[in-house]
Amino acid sequence: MAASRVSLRYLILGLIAEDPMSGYDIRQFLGNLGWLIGSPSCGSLYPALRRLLQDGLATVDIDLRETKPPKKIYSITEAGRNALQGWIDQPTLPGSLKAFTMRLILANSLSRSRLIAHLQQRRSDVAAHQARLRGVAGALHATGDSKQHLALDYALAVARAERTWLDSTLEGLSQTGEVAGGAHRLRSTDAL
Amino acid sequence: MAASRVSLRYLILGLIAEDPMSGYDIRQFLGNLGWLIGSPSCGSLYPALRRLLQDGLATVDIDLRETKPPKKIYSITEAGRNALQGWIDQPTLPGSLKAFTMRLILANSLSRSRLIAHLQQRRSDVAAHQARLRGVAGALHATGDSKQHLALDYALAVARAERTWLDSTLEGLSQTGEVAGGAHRLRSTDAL
DNA sequence: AAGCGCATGTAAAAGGTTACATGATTAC
DNA sequence: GTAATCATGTAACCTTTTACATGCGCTT
Repeated sequence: MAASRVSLRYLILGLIAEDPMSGYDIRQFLGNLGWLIGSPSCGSLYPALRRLLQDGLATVDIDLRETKPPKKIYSITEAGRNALQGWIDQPTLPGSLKAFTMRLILANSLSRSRLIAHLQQRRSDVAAHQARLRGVAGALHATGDSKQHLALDYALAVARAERTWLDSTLEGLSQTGEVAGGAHRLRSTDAL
Repeated sequence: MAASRVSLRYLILGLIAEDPMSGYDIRQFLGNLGWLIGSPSCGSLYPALRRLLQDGLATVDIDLRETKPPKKIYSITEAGRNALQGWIDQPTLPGSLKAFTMRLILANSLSRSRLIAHLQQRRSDVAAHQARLRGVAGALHATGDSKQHLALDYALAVARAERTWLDSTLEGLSQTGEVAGGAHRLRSTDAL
């Protein structure tokens, strides 16, 4: 079960599968979006890239731009695509925010049905988590224990938001029956 | 800056500061609430406890219960409280969900004003993050690039929920001027 | 000329996860 | 009696972080 251990490896693989990128590009990208999963530092990123090369899952093209420092553009190989698919296909262990968000970032590599299955799995996980949190909250309330009230309240708020998002996203996915891109008409809840 | 490195150490310290607990208790507790921060495994928990003992930040009392296996109840020492306070006082680096959630769990060890400052800091971080995400979303939209639409949408939904929660919690805190416990009259947004 | 953004990397150290290991009690 | 829960721990392995290191080009 090296599912979560080797996460960065497959996250990178998924990113270069969608668009060939350099290590620097990957850092930029994850720096913007990596709030939930934490963006990797050089010390983990570059070794990971080299391992992908060694394992034949990726190739490099060096882009020598006259004036600027050269870039190493990494692309995925056929073997890489297979490995990536294999990783994506294995079901996510419940409860890991990180694992879920990663699959979401790699949503383009998922088939429509797998994406839906993944979201449904998450919805059920979140529901279970909500139930557990409410149980804990009830127990604490019963003993008059107000410790961790804030943390519980916060966790519940996040869980509720996630569930709302999952519901509306799944609804959107089931409506857009045939749309090619898959994620076109999703209602982007964009208040504020 | 060993702020995030030694996180588990201080999380444990904060938990036993509020209530003396055994290693097993800590795992139970974090298993319920640890969705956002990930609950530690035995392999990290017990060594961490021993290090706390070695460093004089905690003490043990062995609870020999006739019929059940003995429990080692850990309590915080004076030195431990100082160390914990020192850790809590140092400002959180922006953008780390984990760091924030931990402080939230340890909210009882924070003074009221520090708690408020911490929440305000987080609110500003979240706002900055929202702005960045919208920037990325706009850029992708401009290039007709629908990749990562889902991930962005999800991240925005979570950020929005967090901000709403922060706003209402801060409002609650500013209203309950003198309440001793600090977290009594907080409106627990408990729909669904 | 100094500093920042680009772009890549390395080495040491710390930390965590996995898996193994133990042993008693309670419930089926 | 056999499984599950309670309760603690160890050791190998792997990742990741931190910090250091380099070098070019552009801007002030």
